[in-house]
Amino acid sequence: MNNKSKPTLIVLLGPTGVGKTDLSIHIANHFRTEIISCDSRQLFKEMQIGTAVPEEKILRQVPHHFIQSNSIFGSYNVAMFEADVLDKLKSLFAIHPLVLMTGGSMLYIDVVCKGIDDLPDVDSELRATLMERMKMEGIERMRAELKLLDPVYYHEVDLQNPVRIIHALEICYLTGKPFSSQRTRTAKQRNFDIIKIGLNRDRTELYDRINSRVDEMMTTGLEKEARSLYPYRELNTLNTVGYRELFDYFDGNCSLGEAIEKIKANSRKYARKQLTWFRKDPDIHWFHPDQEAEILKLITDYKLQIKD
RNA sequence: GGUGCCAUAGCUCAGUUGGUAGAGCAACGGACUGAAAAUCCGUGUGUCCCUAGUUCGAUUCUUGGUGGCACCA
Repeated sequence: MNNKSKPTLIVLLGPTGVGKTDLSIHIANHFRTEIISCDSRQLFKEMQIGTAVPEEKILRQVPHHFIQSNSIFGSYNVAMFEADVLDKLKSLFAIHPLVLMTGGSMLYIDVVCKGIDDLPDVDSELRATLMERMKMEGIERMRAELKLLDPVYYHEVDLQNPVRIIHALEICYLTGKPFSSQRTRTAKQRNFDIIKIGLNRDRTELYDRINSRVDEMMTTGLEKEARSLYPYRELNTLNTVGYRELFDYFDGNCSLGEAIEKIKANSRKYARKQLTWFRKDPDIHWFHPDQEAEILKLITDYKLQIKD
């Protein structure tokens, strides 16, 4: 660690609804820096209420990047996010020794920190074809095909998970080589330091916050927002908690009350899934959202230690 | 007040011809490098309302309570 000029990326993460937003503003102001949002759904400008995008007056306090920056009608994926963020970081680090990234999209965080294998972007027609075949021919046929094209990956993959099987087949077809031969699964080197700060709080308290946030979304107009996106419900991005449950209600499959309960339950489930992922990351320093002073101290101490 | 029905998991309920019980939802855990708020996998967490009795053995049958619901007054 002799590179004293290395900039630092602070990663503020935690489950949905834990209270990342307020703290991120404080941290960014304290270090006079900017915020990169790491949220795979707040990226899309059409989805605002249901993804809990912070209100305008909060966003205005600190420059934010990658919030409402894309459209659900375009195509986007983690690999593009990696490239876009690295690009943005390059220009931000030119003026700030420290940049804050905040969000809860687990894979997106990992990709910024560790990178992802260099593979071709998937052609949407090929994906549609394979999905159709999965539906018509069944998962056994697709498994058998994967076994032929990539026996190595066949033995590693979760054979019950159609998404994994389809993606492997896509890469085999697109590159003409087995998917497994192109997976390095090694972390890329970054030319910046990373400090990961995880926020968590008492489970029942977290659930209370999630539940009341859903009620708040409903009073702010989530139903209307979902109604306006209903025609595009087949889009991948709209397969999102808060929207798909309402689409179900629009279809007449359940009452509005049931849909709202389902949104709450699925949001809680998502929070649990996030915690499962974060739990196995040994680099995360865990705090309660109220421990702002301790968090600022951790960052400051870390910066001093590097300068020595 | 009388009669009838009900009481089993956090919730809604099933079940045991007497051998301490299981579904859905909720909850909990895990996998996951281009769909990731996606996708996939796993786990029953219980004074079977209380009491006394019959019985080798009661959550199940009987007595008496308690609570709830319905009907009749």
